[in-house]
Amino acid sequence: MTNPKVRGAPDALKRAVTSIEVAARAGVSQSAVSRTFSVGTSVSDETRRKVMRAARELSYRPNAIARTLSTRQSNIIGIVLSTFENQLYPVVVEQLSRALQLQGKHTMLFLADKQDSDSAFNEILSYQLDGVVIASATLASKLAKQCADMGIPVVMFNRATDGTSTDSVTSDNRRAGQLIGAHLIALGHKRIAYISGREDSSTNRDREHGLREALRANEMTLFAQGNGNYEQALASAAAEKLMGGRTKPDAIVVASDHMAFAVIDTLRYSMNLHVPNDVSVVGFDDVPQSSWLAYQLTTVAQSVEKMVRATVELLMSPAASGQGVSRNVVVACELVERASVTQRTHT
Amino acid sequence: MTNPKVRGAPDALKRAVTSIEVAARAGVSQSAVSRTFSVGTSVSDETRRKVMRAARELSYRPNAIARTLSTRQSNIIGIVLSTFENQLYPVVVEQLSRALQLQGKHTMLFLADKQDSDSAFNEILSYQLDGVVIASATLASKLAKQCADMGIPVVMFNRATDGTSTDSVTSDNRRAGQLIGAHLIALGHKRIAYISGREDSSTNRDREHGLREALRANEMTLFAQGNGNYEQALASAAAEKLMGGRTKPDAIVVASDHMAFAVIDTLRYSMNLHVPNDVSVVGFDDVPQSSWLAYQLTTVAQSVEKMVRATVELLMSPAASGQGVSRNVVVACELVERASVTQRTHT
DNA sequence: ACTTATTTTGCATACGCATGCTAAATTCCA
DNA sequence: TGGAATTTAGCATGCGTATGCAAAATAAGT
Repeated sequence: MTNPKVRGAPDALKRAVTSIEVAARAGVSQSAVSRTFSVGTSVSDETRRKVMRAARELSYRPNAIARTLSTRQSNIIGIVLSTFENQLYPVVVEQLSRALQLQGKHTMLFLADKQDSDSAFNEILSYQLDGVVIASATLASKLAKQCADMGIPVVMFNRATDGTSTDSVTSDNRRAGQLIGAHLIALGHKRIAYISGREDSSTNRDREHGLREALRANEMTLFAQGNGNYEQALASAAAEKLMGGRTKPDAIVVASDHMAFAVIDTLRYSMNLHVPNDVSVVGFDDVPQSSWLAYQLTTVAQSVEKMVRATVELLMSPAASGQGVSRNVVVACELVERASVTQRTHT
Repeated sequence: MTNPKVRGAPDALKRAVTSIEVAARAGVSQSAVSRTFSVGTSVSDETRRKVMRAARELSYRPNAIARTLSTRQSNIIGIVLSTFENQLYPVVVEQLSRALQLQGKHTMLFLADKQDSDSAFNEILSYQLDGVVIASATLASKLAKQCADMGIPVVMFNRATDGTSTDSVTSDNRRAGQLIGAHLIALGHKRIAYISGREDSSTNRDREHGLREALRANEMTLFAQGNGNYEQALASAAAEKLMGGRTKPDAIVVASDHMAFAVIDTLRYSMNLHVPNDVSVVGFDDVPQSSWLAYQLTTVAQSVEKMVRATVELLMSPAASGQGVSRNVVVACELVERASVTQRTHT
C-alpha cells in the first residue's frame, strides 16, 4: 500500500556505483579499488591511476555504510544535548562539528528529551558511533555508563564526572569564580550576591565555590543568594527578590551569561535600576551576546576553542574509555572586563 | 604502529551481540530474530516472545549500520547550514531534530565551509542519507542538484528554489514585508528605510518586495536603503549611515531580527538615539531574543513549528524528488507588535 | 477426514567494502 | 643473470541484517 514501486519505471533511488563496477571498468580486482580508496595501503601507481580514472568516469564514491560495517568504524560522533537555549551551545556545536569534520568525522545530533529518555539511547547505540560527547545535564551519567559498557569513548563536555570514570572537559570554573570575586572586591564591592544555576550541576557548584573562596580570602561572605536554575524566568525573579529588600547588593554574580541577560533586563526595564551604577552584574561563559552594546557584560570567558580541541583529542586518542582511569581536562578561563561592572566608592 | 591491538587482551571495542547469537539462544533462526525486530513482518506470538526474551537477556540491539546496508535506508537526515550565528538556526535545528527523532530519524549535521565545499558534499553522499535539509545559502543549488541526481530527497529550508526543481519550505516573506509596511504606515510613518540581507537571498528579496508593495499601495516609496548582508557589523554601519544624514528615516525595517539587534544597539549606544521615539525599528523572524525586554522588537514571526512540520512531511513523502515538479510550501507569517515601533504624530 | 488456503519458519543469498592470505610480479643484491 | 627479498594483485571470506523463495506447520473449508 505504501510506496508502491512501479516495476520497470525509473526508480527514485538510483543504485549507487559500487567498487565492483569500478574494478571492472579499470580492469582490476575489487580489492584494488578498495585499497586505492583506503589510506595506508599499498597499491602501485599505475593501478591507482587506472582506478581513479574509472572512478571519476563513473563518479564512484565509497559507501560509508558498507565501510563501517566492515571496519566497525563509522566516523560518526554523537553529540547529546538538551537544548540550544543557552547561546553557548550553538557555538559549541558549531565549533565541534567543524573540528570533527576536519578530522573526517561527522556529527550526529541527539536532542535529549526529558521524558522519553531511553529511546534516544537505543538509537545511539545502534549506530556504531565512534564516540559520544555529552553536553546535556539530564541523564548524562546513565548514558555515559551505557556507552562505556559498549566500549564507546565518551566525553562529558562542560560538566564534571560525578563519580563515574568518564573523560571530561571543563573550564576551570572554580578559578573563574575566584577571578570574579577578586575583581568585584578590588573594585570596592561590599555586598555581593549570587544567582545560581542548577544546583546539581558541577559547573554551578564550582563557580559558586570559587566565588566564596575569593570572598573568604577577603573576610567577606556572600551577601545574598537566589536560584536561577539556568532559566531566564527564574533568574529574573531571583533578581527582583534580591533587589527588593531593604539593603540591596551592590553586585550580582549570575551563574551564566544567558541568565545574566535576563537579570540585566529585569533590573533595567522592570525595576528601573541602572546597571552598573545601581548594581554591577557579571556572568559566566562569554557568549556572543555578552559583547553586544546592550549588555556589555563583564564575564569569565570559557575558551570554547580550547575545550573543543581537548574534546576532539580525547575522542580520537585510543586510550579513551579504558578501564578505571579517566582523563579530566580543565581549560583555563579568562576574565573579560566590560561595562556591566563599575568601581564602587567606599561608603 | 598506530593502535597496536594486544591479542587476547580485553579489547576496548566490545563485539556487539548479533541476531545470530540471539537466534541461537532463543532456539530459532536468524531470520526469526530479524523479523521480530522489523515492523510489518509476520512472526508468531510464541516466536516473538522467545526472541524478545533472549534479546533482553543478551541486551541485543539491532545494528543500524547493517540494516542500512541491507535496506538502503539509513534513517539519517542531513542538515546543512553555514552558521548558528543567527539565533533562528539553533531554534530550527533543535525543533527539526526533535521532530525527526519522533519519526525515528536521526540528524547528521554539516557545517558548510565557505572554501572547502566539495569535501562535505562527498561525505554527505557517502552515507546513505534518507534526505537532506539545506538551510545554508552558500552552494545550496549545487548540492541540491547532486543529491537529486542520487535520488536523495532534498528540502530547501527558508530559501526558495531558484530555477532548480527542488522542494522548498519558506515563510510567506512577501506578505511579511507587506504586513510590516502597512503596519508602519498605519502608525503614521512617512520615511521608511530598509536594511537588506544578502542581496542574492530569496528571503531578502521577497521581504523587500513586499515592503515596497505596501508602500506603493500608499503612494510612498522607500525613503532610503542600506545593505546589511545578514551581518551585524554591516547592519550597524548601514544604520549609522541612514541616521547620519540631514533628513532621517522615522522607521528602519531590517531584513532579520539578528541584524535588527545590532541596529538598535548602535542607535541607542553609539548614536544616543531613542528607539522607538526617534526612530522605529522592525525586524523579521521573531527569534527568542526579540521578546527580551532590552529589545521588545516588533517583527514578523516565522512559524518555525509549521515550517518544521512541512519539512518533515516533504522528506517523508515518497513523491519527494520526483522529476520536474517541485513542491513549494509557503507558511503563513504573523505580525508581532512590540515596543520598538511607536505611533508617529503627523508633522 | 481430506483438500485447499494461509501463516510461519528456515535456508540461502545479497548489501558494498575491507583484509588475511597466497600467488604473481617486481626489485635487489651479488 | 640467478635467486632471495620485497612489493603488489587477486581470491575468498567476513561484517550483521533483510528478504525472496520453498518447505513446514497450522487454519479453514467442505
